[in-house]
Amino acid sequence: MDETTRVRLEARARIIKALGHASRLMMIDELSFGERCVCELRDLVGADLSTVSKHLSVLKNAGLVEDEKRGTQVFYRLKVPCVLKFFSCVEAVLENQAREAQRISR
Amino acid sequence: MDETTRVRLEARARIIKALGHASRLMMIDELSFGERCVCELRDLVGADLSTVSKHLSVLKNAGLVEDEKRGTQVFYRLKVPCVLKFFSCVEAVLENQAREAQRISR
DNA sequence: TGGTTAGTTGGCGTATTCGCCAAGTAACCG
DNA sequence: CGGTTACTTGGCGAATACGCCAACTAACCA
Repeated sequence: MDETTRVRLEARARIIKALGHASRLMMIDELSFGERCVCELRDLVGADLSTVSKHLSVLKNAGLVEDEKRGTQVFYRLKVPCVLKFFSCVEAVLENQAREAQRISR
Repeated sequence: MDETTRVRLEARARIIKALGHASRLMMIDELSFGERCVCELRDLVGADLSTVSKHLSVLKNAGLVEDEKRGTQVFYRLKVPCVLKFFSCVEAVLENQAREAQRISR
């Protein structure tokens, strides 16, 4: 694996890794309905505000969301709507697994 | 976040996490051209055979690939072709970032 | 100005991930 | 058989990721 390829793949991996956490998936899903402030997302996931803020910075660094400060609140919104397509494929994998589990149990 | 939702999101996250590594992305990409044995993938990524084997078991546990032993070799193949669609979106994110970097430097 | 709400950042303990080596299994070959 | 190739698994040290608390900044409000 040459250097250029490795760098490119690591850039890809960083983006995908940013999506690999239940709370962040939940936030992405919520943001697909429109922008939300950090405190709304905190209520949604039920974690400490600092935890939520750090999750959002992971998503932001990955280039998946963008933020805008308005008054005392910071609103986040989805920057790349296509991430939602990820989920349909992930669901397909899960359904596959469910089908197999069923087949084995029979 | 209720229990059922959390469990479902963690299942999603586990699958996505399996994709969040440069070597595993490289293998997935290679497998999109057809099945490969572990030693071919080892040559591709240039890591220890045991490392590659563990990466493959991560992908297998996530339900993304399946394996078949033939003689002394084990062949892996992509089980869910739609994972390739992930990459087009990831590329879109990267292009977005590149565009922004350019805009900032101007 | 002092207080309150919203958010970010630093730091710490814990948990998970990563990659190698070493040891084991499994199939083939002489 | 014994040897070799192909792979898996256990384990260990190093590096990351997580989640909370505490401390800080920023904007608004009385």
